[in-house]
Amino acid sequence: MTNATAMLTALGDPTRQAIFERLTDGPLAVGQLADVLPISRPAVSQHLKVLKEVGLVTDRQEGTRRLYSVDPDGLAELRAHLDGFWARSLAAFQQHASRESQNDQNN
Amino acid sequence: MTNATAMLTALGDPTRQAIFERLTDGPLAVGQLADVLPISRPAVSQHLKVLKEVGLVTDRQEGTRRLYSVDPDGLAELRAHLDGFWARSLAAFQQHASRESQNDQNN
DNA sequence: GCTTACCGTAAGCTACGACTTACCGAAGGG
DNA sequence: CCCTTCGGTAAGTCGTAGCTTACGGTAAGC
Repeated sequence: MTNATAMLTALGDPTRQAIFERLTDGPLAVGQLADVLPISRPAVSQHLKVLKEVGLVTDRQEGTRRLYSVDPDGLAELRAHLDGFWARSLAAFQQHASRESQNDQNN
Repeated sequence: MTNATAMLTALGDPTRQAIFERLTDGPLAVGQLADVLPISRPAVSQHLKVLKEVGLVTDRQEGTRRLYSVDPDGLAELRAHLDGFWARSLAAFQQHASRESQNDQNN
C-alpha cells in the first residue's frame, strides 16, 4: 500500500473529510473542530491522528492549544496519484477508441 | 454530502482502490477482476456497484460478460474537488505567511 | 431445449472502525 | 502553587461494511 492509497483510505471516512476540509480554510485547534463537528473532542483527536499518520495534516504547539493544518506536500502527493489515474485512464480510453475506429474500417 | 465526497468515501476501501486502479489500464469483466483479486466474484460485483453508484465507473454488456470501465467524467469531478482543496489550502497558507511577516516587522 | 459461462442479489456472519466516557499530563493565569 | 484550559490515550460498546455461500437469471454454443 503506497502512501497515496493510505491517504485515500484515511479520507474515506466522511468525518475525516469534514475535518480536512475545515483545515483547508486555515489552521484550527482540536477544540475548535470539536465545537463545530457533531462528535466529541477525543473522537476529533483520533481522526487527526489518522490524518497525521498518512501525512495529510501537520500539528504544532501553540501555548496550551495544538493547531492542525493541512500538509501541502501530502495533498500534492495525493493529487499526483489522482493525476496518474487520469493519465492512464485517458490512454486506455484512446487506445480503445482507436481499436473501435479500426473495427469501423473493417466493417 | 456532495458527489465528490461520496467518491472519496467509495475509494476509501483498499479493495475498491485496487479494482479502480486495474480499470484505469482498460475495461475489464467482473470475472477477470475476481481472478486477479483475492476475493470472490460476488464481492467484486458489490464493490463495482458502489463505484458505479458514485459515478466512478461505467458498465456495458458485451455478450454474456459485463465490462466495467472508469468514467472519465467522474474522475474529473474528483480531481476538481481535490483541486479545490489545494487552492483553498494554498490561499490559507499564504495568508498565514503574510501574517507571519507582519509579526516579524512588528518585532 | 440443455448446458455452460457469466453475473447480480439475498441472507448471514464476523471483524473492525467510529464513537463514548473516564483518566491523566502539560501549559498558563491568577 | 492551585486551578483551569486544552488535548492525547485507554477501555469498552455498538453499528456497519466487507466477505462468504447459495440461489436465480440471462446470453451464447452445440
